[in-house]
Amino acid sequence: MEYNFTEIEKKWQLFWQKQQTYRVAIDASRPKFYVLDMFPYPSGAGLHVGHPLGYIASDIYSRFKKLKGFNVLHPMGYDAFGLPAEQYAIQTGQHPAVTTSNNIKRYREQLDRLGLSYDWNREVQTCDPSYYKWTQWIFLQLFDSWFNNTSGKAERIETLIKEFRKDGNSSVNAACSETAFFTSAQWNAFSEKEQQQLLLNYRLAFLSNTMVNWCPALGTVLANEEVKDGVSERGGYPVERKLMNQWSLRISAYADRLLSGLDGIDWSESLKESQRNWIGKSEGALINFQVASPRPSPKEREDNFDDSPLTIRVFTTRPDTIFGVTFITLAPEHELVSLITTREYTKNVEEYIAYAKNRSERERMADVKKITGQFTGAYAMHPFTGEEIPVWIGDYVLAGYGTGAVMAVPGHDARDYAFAKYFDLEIKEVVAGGDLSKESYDAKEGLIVNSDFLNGLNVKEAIKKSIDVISYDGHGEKRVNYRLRDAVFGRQRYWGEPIPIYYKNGIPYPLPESELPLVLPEVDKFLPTETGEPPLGRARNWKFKGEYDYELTTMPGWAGSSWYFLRYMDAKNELEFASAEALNYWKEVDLYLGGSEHATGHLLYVRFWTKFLFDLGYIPVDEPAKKLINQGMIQGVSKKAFKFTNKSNYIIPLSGMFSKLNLEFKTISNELLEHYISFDLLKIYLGSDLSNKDTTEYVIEKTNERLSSYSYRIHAENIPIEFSENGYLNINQFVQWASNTNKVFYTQSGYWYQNKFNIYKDLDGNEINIINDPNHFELISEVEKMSKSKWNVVSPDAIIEQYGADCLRLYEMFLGPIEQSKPWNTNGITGVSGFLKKLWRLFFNDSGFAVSDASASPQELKVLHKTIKKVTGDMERFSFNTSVSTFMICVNELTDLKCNKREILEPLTILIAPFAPHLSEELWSRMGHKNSIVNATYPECNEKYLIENEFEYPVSINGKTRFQITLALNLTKEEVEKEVLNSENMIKYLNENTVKKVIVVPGRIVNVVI
RNA sequence: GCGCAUGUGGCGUAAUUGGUAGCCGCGCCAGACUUAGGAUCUGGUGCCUCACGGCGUGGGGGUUCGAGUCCCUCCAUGCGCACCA
Repeated sequence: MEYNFTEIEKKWQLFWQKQQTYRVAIDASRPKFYVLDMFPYPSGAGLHVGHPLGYIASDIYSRFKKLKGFNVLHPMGYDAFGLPAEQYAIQTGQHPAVTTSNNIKRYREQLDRLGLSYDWNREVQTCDPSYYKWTQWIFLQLFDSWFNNTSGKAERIETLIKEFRKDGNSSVNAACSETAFFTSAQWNAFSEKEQQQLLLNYRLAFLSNTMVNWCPALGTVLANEEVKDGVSERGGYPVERKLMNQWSLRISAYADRLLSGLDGIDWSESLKESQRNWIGKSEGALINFQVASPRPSPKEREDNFDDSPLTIRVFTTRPDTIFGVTFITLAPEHELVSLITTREYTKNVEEYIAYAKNRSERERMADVKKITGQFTGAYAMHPFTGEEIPVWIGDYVLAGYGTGAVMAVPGHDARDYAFAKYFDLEIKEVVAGGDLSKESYDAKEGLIVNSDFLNGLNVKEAIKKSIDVISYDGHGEKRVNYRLRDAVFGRQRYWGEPIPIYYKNGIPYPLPESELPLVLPEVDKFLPTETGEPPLGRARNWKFKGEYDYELTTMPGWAGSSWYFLRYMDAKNELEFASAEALNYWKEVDLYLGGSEHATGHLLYVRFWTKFLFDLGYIPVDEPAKKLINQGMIQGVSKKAFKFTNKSNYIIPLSGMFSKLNLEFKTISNELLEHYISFDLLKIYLGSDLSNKDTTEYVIEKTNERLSSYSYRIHAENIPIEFSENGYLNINQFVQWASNTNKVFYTQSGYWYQNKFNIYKDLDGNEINIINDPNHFELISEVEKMSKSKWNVVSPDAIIEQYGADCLRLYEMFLGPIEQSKPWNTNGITGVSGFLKKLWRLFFNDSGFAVSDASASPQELKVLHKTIKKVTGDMERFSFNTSVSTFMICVNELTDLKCNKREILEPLTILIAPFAPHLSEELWSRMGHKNSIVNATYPECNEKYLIENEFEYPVSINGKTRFQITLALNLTKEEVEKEVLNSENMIKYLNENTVKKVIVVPGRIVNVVI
């Protein structure tokens, strides 16, 4: 009886669908368990073999928990708003909703083929109005809230207004934008517009002028984590800093809770560390330096007669070095620069500011080492010594961090040191232990010197004392600073959730809840308007109540994913984002699986929104996921290039086969480009006549040039391509493209196949088998992320076709620990495939299904219960690879025992059901069960079958294992020692030596020291 | 530069509390059945050595009767942050 996986898998997938096997509902009688996958962005490329790794693991765990008696919520959906669909729409005019829905269909088909146990009744799509209605609703709650630092919680804005009316803002301790003090009388006298403007400084969703990452190529702003190394994460386009009036979310208010919350959740240490880095908490002091010689600039003299002294505020983590300050550096953008610069230096300072402005972010990052700066002519007063300290500006000081000003302590900060050396400024030693003539001494160790009241203290004590004194004397205060910036929330794009805001007299107002969802309007083009407004500006007659303008930006991609785990709990609810009953039953995610690339994006935002909704009392938990596992990436192996290993010329005669060749060469870096493709070495001839070597006619168009990638397109018809010595041809894409034509050769599962041999010829027309001839060619490959743009994608479909979904499931788990990244290869898949066949064969003999009802032998029972014990333990530890290996051992042993007993095979089938659901359903039904195996009960290990009476003790002499001796397990230590010492082997090894010591670990080992 | 993680046969990996290092699978070698093998089955396979035996978990050092596992130190790789004061 053949194991026909294709038939079996189809049959059971249909059965599950018809029977609604995976449907779940609230059931108070059973404990709940929530297993969640990070939902995918449905890209046009479909699933690749990397996606299922996490889906399979979470599915196995869900099925396991279900068999263990839990009520398991295991949903799936789509993160369906996003840039690629929109970019595609711009290029083709095709509505993103259409392409997205097509992609989703394809994803669904592929997911179904894997036999995953999702409850599809709970599917969510972030681009569906019935879903984003609630994304918009949450935005309105953010708009209607402020963060009270005293209570450490978000509160309704009306409590704040009440306070303003009563006492103004002086006693309010809020997370807010810089706001001047006002009294209750002032507040009440403010106009509606002024009041609303002020409230924006406090709202958790607010409009403000902020520096944003503007990406001209994409025509939108990007959040910090969407920018990598000065270019956009998607597409790799340059990004610049720009001041814009923008919607933001005040995530910084939650910095401390986002940080401390990490301690209570079971996430990987590296991921938590990423988040800690991103939040970037640093403790120190805010210190005021009065400008000692306010020599107002001419401008200042006219505009401002307020002669109260100007104050420069600096943030430092090393207040202990306060006596080592020899100058102050301001960021070029610092607001005080124009006020303090003396006439003498005005020109130089202005020039320097212009220079710093024009240095792009990328340049600034590229030459970090380059020291630039300019003296302002102004001096500040040291708060304790009263000394005059020169004030400089320099672009090593960032406007966006701290106060945009630093007190420079060149003796004990490497950057200040470099600056001081370069501009020949004073360097003072205040912490003993270094040699300041060579370098700064940054270590937080040593005793303080030359520092008045801090002398003799160690650094730690001095930090504490200096803060105390600084606060007491009114020179500053203790301050905790965070690197985490507020999250820019508006995107100048079409394909996203409209922000539910309208404008009246230029003031933003929230849309009433009854108006939700604010549906994405139709537009004629998905591009900005002629006047530079976002695409939504194209929508006709799109106004609130027919007269008020709507906000034209849309929400970023991460909005919908910041709360989706809640929607699954009650996905079809039209009255609330989820009912209190559902929220209180399912609570939070018990196991969350996804890639580590979301460490500082999605995973920070989802925690933020969860805490916010918790504060307002909508949900009972303030962390979204108790445990999180980052599945490793399955990397693609890119066939990067052919290297030509000898010096003759080669031709790929493509003439006649293709009417047009559109060959794109792509490299990942400039360096690779130079190494692998040199157009000096590559000549392309037009026409099929090889004797026509006129190389002037080919067209090589540089199609794209970015920081990290170059691509070239060669347009020609019927072209032979010649490569000369040491030439490299990047064939990665060529091979994929050629495989689609099914004419040349194709690559699959790491093997090279050829349909035709005479593809490559040398210039004399001799055929070369490029694959097998290392004298001519060497294949250069590289392991990298699997992605469509790298042309190294392996789809799971082909594997399923050849080996079946169960085999793919087992194999992906067998590859190694779930958290580890590894390049995809199918080298071991035959082993797994063979195992499944072997398992199948336990149930059959020549005449058919042959499971016996005879009772099992102790040996057989021992094999079974050993397996139950091991696999159950492995499951709890998410060690799926070792489970598979345990199954293999079990089946090998049962095969050796020729076991076909129901008593053994039935529990084994349940045990393996989470891994191979189709196969086990089939065997389960053949064993006479009418119900799906998912409703079975997980077998328990009975220790009585595992009891051993004897153990083969390894005996080591001086720690080196020498021989084995089998002894009864009920012997005492002394008896074991006696047996060992009297054994023949021991006497042999003992020779003339005497026994110094014997260590007996019962049931484990005996070690004899001689 | 700072932080986190990881280094085990030819390869993917295993070793749950310090107790026989290399389970399971791939590959390889030999054999069986075969017109054939990218099929199936059986046996072998860490390295050196004809063997006795020796050496082996990135390198060096330490603790211990005993270390892949604990400690110190160095090296390599991957990831995060990075002129963050």
